[in-house]
Parts: sequence; structure tokens; C-alpha cells
Amino acid sequence: MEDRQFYKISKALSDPRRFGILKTIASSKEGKICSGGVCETVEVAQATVSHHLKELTEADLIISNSEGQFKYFTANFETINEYIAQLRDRLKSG
Amino acid sequence: MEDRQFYKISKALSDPRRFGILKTIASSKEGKICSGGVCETVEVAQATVSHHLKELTEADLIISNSEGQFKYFTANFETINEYIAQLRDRLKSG
DNA sequence: CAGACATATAGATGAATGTCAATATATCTA
DNA sequence: TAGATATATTGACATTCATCTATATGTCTG
Repeated sequence: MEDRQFYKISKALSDPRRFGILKTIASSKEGKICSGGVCETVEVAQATVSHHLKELTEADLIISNSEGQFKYFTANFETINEYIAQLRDRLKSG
Repeated sequence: MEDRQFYKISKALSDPRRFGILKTIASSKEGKICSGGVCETVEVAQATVSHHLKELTEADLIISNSEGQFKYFTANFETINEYIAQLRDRLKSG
């Protein structure tokens, strides 16, 4: 993984609210949830949720899928797992 | 791990320079390195390094040990590993 | 003790960032 | 087509934060 993406992910994970949103998506029923669904779980304005979803998408931590007027989000476990592996590799003692 | 510490660690890891410093400490010879040693590996002022070391210490990602006028830092792999485990647990699908 | 060296702190500054209200864009349906 | 609903964008604002210079504190050695 490129440094660039690694740091983008680190930044994306560093805000508690944004992490909470990612968690909500990762643990959503059927593995997906729409923007409105996320909004209901959080106490910030819709614009703020939209902003966080964009950040998470740009970090490739979530994937979006439009269905009509709705936009569904899925956790990208591939990226999540690769990030965890990178964390290990980059910090290991040996 | 408490939410509080989890987020403190996330924040501490989110700055590229600070992560680089942690990496330097984790991969240092003998497993430890003093502040001055860290300064030599980085292109910022000594005060900035001191600030980052404080943040990493407060996140419990590194441990300090004073020896006379020097202060040596060691990576706290226990915390690092626990953070990685938490990341997994908090984001896992099931 | 005096000077040299290592680290910490204080205060300032510019940039990044989370947040919001307001509005725009896109899609659905009657 | 008009109104309703879902999401995105814009522009502003307050706060956080990485960074610096200058200075303080702490420790060693002559």
C-alpha cells in the first residue's frame, strides 16, 4: 500500500464520529446502509454526514452504490484488513 | 480498551510525521532512542519533536526512560498490538 | 559555580478540519 | 410537470493542530 493511501486511511479513522459511521456501516444489516440510515444513527447535520461519507469513500474504506435516489454504502473489508496488516508491518520490531 | 484511549491512539497515529517518529522508535537499535536521536532523523524543530513525543507518550504508544540528561523512548508494542486487535474487533462484520 | 548540552514549555501563527444553514442536484411519484 | 424525498455542494465559522522561535528547566563536567 502506498504511503499516500495509508495516511489517508489513518486520517479518516482518526475522528471518533467518522469512525462511528464506519462502524455503523460495517455492522449494518445486509452489510449495507443508505445515507439517510446513517443520519438516523448520528447527531449531526445531514451535510456533515455527507462530508464524512465522502472522506471514508476517498480513503476506500467504504464503497457506494446508487439505487435510484438512494445511495448505499458498504464497508470495504479488503482495505480495512490491508490497513491493519500495514500497521503491523510498518511498526513491527524486527 | 476504553474508547477514550482508542481515539487518542487513532489521533496520535494520524499525523504522518508523528507516525514516522513512532516507526523510528520502533525500529531503533537496541529498541530505544533518545530525543536527540529522533531529532536527527526528522526535519522539524526540536520543540516539535518534543511535542510529538509527548503525544505518543500520552497515547501510551511509547514509553520514556530518563538516563541523566537524556530521555530514551521505547515502542510500547503491547499498546500497538492491542490497538490493532481493537481495530479488528470494532470493525469486524460479524 | 559556570558553561555546555538535552529536553520541556510558552506563546504565536497559519493551515486543516468538523460543523452548520442554505441551496443545488438528482430521482421518484401522483 | 409539480412536489416530495435523498444526497451533494457551497460558504462560513470556530476549533484543533503542527509548527516555529524564544526561553526555561534539568543535568553533566570542568
